[in-house]
Amino acid sequence: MVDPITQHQTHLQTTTNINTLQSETSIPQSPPSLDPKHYISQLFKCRNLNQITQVHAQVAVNGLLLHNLTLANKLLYIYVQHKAVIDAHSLFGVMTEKDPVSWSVMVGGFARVCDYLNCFVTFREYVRSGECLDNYTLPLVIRACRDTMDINMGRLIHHVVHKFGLHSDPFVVAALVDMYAKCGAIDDAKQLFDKMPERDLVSWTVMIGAYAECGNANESLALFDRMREEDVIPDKVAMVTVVNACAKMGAMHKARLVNEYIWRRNFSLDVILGSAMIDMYAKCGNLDSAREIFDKMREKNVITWSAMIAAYGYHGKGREALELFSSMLTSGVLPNRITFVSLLYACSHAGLVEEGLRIFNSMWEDHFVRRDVKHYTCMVDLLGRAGRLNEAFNLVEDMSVEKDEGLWGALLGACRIHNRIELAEKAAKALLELQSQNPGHYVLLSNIYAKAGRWEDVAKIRELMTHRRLKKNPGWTWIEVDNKIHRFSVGDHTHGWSKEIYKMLEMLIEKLELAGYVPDTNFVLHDVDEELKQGMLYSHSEKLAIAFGLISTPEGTPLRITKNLRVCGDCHTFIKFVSAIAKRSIIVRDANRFHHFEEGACSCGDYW
DNA sequence: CTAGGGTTAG
Repeated sequence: MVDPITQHQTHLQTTTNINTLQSETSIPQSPPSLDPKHYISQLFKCRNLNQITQVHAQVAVNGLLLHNLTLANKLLYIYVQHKAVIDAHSLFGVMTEKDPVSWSVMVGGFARVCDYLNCFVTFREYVRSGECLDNYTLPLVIRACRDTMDINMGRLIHHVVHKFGLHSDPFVVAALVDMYAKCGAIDDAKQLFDKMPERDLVSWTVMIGAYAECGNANESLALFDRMREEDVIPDKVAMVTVVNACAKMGAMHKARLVNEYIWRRNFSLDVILGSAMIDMYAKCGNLDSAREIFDKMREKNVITWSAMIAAYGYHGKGREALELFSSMLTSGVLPNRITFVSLLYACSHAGLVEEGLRIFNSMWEDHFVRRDVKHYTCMVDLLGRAGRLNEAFNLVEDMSVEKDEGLWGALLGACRIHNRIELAEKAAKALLELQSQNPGHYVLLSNIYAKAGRWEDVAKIRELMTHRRLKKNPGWTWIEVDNKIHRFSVGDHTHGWSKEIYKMLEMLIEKLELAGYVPDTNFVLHDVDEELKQGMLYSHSEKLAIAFGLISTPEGTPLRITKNLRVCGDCHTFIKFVSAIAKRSIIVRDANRFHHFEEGACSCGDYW
C-alpha cells in the first residue's frame, strides 16, 4: 500500500517537472494567454458567475491552472466572493497542490454561505493534511463555532490553537474571546482576554460587547473606561458597542458623555451608529433626543425606522408609532417582521385595539410579511389587556404557527389583569409544560391566586417551587447619580448612605400616608421568598433607589431609575405619590417598558 | 485569504 503522503509528494514532484518542462519549451516571450497574471486581472474584472466560468475553462484548457497555485487560489477566492461555493469546492477537489491560502478560502467560503457542516469538515481535512495551520483560517472556523453556538467544537479548536502555538495571535484570540462570550461562557472569555499579552482595539471591543451581551452592561462600561485609561483610542465600531451597552444599562449620563465623545471625534452618523444611538437614547428614557438623532440621519433603513417605532411603543406613544409607520411606507422602506412586532407592541401598550387588529390583518396581504409567534403574542397582549380574553384565547387555539412560552406568558399576564382564574390555569399548564424552570411563571400564577384570595393554591405553588428548587429572580434597581451607578436590592443596607436612605424613606411614607397612600399588602403576601416578611414592602429596591435619588440630587431634578423586573403594583402607586409630593418627574424603566411619573400620574395609565 | 457594529413580545 502506498502511503498517501508519499503519493501526494510524488505527484507534486511530477507536476513541478512538467511545469519546468513547459516553461522551457514555450516561446521566450510568452503571449498574454499563457501569463497567469493576465488571467488574475481578468478574474477581478468578472462581474458574474458566467464570466468566471469562462476564465476557469480557459486556464484549465491551457494547463495553467494546475501548475499555478496563485492563479488557482485567486479563482477559488473569486468563486467564494460570488457565493459560488459549489464551484469553488469542485475546483478545490481537483487542485493537486494546496497551501494555507487555499484551505482558508475554502473554509471561509463555506462559512460565508452558512454551510457550517462543510466548513468544519474542510477544516478537519486541513488539520489532517498535515499542512501548517495559520492565523487566517482559525478565526474563520472559530467564528463558525460562534455562529452555530457550538461551544464544544469551539473548545476543541481552542486545543488545536494551542497545538500550533497560535494562542498569542491577536486575530485568533479575539475570535476565541468572541466565541466564548457569544456562547455564554463569559468567564472563559474574560480569562483569555486577561491573559492576552497585548490587547488591541478589536479585543477590547469584543470583550466590551461580550459583557453587554450577557447582561452585565455595567462591567461593559467599566471596561471601556479601563481601555481609555490604557490609551487605546476607540474607533467607530467600538463606539457602537459602547452605545449598545449604554442602551442596555439605561445610563443617561453616560449616554450623554458617549454622544459628546462621538461628536468630538467627528464620527459620521452612519446608519448603524445612528440606529444604535436612537436605541440608546430611547432606552435611557429620552425619547426627544432619540428623535433628534433619527431626524438628523441622512440614510435610514428598516432597522432605523423599527428602532424608532419600537421606542415610541415602549414609551406608551402608540399614535406616534403609527404615524412613523406611515412615513416609513411613504419613504419606500419595506417593513420586516420586527417592524410589525414593534408596531403591534406599540398598539397594545397604548390600548389601540382596532388599529392593532387592522395592522395584524394587513401584514401579509399588504406587506408580504408572514405572521410569526411574536406577532400573535402581541395580539394576545393587545386583546388581553382590553379585556377581550375570549378572543385572545380563540386566536391562540386557531393559530397555525408553533406556540412558545412567551405566547402563553402573555395570556397568563392578561388573565392576571382581569382575574380570569380558569383561563389562567389553562395557560399556566401549557406554559409550565414548555418551560418548567422559569420561576417568573410560578410567581405570576401565585399572584393571580393571591389576588383572588385563594391562599391554599398560593401555598401549593410555593411548595412546588421549593420542590423544584426554584427561587424568585432577585430584583435590582439602578439609579445614576453624579456619573456613578448605584444599585439596590430589596432590604439593601450595603449602600454608604444607607442610614440616610432609610430615614428619608420613613419620612416619605409618613407624608405619603397623610396624602392618602395606602400600602398594597397584596404585593407582600404573594411574594415567595424573603420579601414575604412584613416591612419588606417598604424596602423594595425601587423605593430605596428613589429615596437615594431624592437626597443626592438637587430639588426638581428628574429621577431616572432602571429595574430588571417589572415594577410592583405598590411601588407604582408609591412613585405616583412621590412624583406629586416631592415635585419630581420620575422616569422608570422596568423589564418591559417605561413609566413617566408626573404630578401623581403615570404615562402607562396604570395599565402595564 | 483574517478579528469587533444597530431594531423585536412577556
